[in-house]
Parts: sequence; structure tokens; C-alpha cells
Amino acid sequence: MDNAMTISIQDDFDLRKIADSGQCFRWEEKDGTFRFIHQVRYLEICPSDIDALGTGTYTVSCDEAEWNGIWRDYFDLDRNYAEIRQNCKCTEPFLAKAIEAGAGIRILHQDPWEMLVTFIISQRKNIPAIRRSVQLLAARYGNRIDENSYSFPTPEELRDVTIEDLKECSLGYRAPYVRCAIDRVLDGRLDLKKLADLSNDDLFSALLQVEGVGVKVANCVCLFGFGRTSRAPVDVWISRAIELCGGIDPFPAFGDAAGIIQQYVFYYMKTRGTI
DNA sequence: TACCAGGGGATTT
DNA sequence: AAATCCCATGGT
Repeated sequence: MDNAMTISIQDDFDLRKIADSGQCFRWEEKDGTFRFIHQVRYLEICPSDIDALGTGTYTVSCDEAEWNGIWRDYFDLDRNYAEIRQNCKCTEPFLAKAIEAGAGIRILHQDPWEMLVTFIISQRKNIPAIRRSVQLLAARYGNRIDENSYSFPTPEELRDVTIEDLKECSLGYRAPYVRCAIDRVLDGRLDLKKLADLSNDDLFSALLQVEGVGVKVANCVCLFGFGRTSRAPVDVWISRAIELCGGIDPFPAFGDAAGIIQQYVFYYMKTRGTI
């Protein structure tokens, strides 16, 4: 690892769970070292001396300025997840188990444009298929960061791609939706920088204007691209979880932590095995 | 409101 | 080999 530096993380931080929690599709893992890509940078990070929740020291591939300037925010390290877990007094046994199982997950602050395109692509795909499409897009239209990493292509870099080009990345019927999103950003109808200043509801409404973006995808973009942790996207897995809670959606009651609890539950549903 | 077509890769049978 | 599933949406 180049420019290795040791950093300390004093909160829940489980790289494996973060990678497997279905919010991020552009990570790699080799021998316990994880590689994340954010905009035009990548980070390699490896546990050094940690406890069961991942609290402890890590070796990272960046310098202190980049860690503090970029990656602390990317990993949402200014939020205390251990406190959030302990404060949500959960009487529902299923939810309590899910929160325990998901401890260590954090909501990453990923690039809004990448999240918009990624979650448009995600509809009716499983996670390996989403990874494949996103990686194909990055390798074709992004910039090479190093021998095995590409930046996610910006709207400008995608200016001239055709729907047929997009279909070659296995986007299928979603290709026109992504083309629509590119057009909206390029002509200014969708200004992602300005969206960041909107209220949760206004942001949600603005995202719904994009063809192919419905309630679920808009909520994913709010949560994973804009850090709106009160948003709890409901997909087929969460829908099953709601059934297991007696058919009543438990997430709104968690307020600003709803999206975080949702992520614990999603991870739990995917990893606990069949009922 | 309810149903259904829409890629096609991944997973299960 | 065939069926089913997959972090849904838009149109009818």
C-alpha cells in the first residue's frame, strides 16, 4: 500500500458489512484490504487492531490531509452510530436482532450523480448484476485512476453516449432512463449541486421528475447520495421485513435514524439465510 | 386499483 | 436446462 498511514476510528466500523450492505457497488476486497472509489480518488484501507465492531486502528493509503478532507466525510465518521444503535429502544424482537446483526454498517456519503445512475440501473437487478453494469460504465466512459480503478463517468463524459451504447453495459430497458438523467443534468433541469440545499421533501420531488426514478430509487438517492438519513427506501427485502414486523412499516418512527436502521435490516435480511 | 412488459445476469430447482 | 429472482417504473 502506497503512502500508508495509521488512523484511529472510535465508532462502529465494519468494512465487510459496509461493502455487503448494498449501498456501494464499486468496492474491491483482497486479503482483508478494501478499496473504495470516490469521484477521482481511491482509498485502500485495512484493519490493523480492531474490536468486534471494527473500532480501533486502520492502515490507509492516503495522507492525513486527504483522510480528513475526503474520507472522513465519505465514511460519515462525524456521526456516532454506536450511540444511535443504543438510543433506539427497540421492543420489536426482529428489529432488535437486525440492529445487532448490522452493527458496524455506516451510510457512505457517495457522489450524488453516481448514486442517481446506479440506482436507476438497480431496478429489478440483483447486486452482482448491478456491480457488473456500473463497472462496465466506469471502465468504458470513466477515467482510469490506476491499473484497476476507474472514476464514475460524469454527465459531461456521458454527453455523447447513445442508448445502444448504454445497452452494451447491460442496462436493458433502463438505458433510456439513464440517457434522460444525463440530458436533464446537462441542460440544467436537474442541478445536483442546488439539490443539496433542498429540504428532504423538495429533494425527493425533484428526483422523481427524472424518467425511471420512482419512490424507491428517489429514496436511495436521497439517502446514499445526499445523506438524508430520515429516508428509508422500501425494496422487496425491506418489504419482507415489514411483513415480519406485522405488516406495519417501522421505519418512520426512527426519525433521522430511519435510513440507518433500514440499512441494518437490509443487511440482516440478505445475510440471515432463509426463514 | 390492478396488472404487466421491460434486459438479462445470478441463483435455484 | 428451465424456472425464478432481482434494492421498480411507467403505461394501460
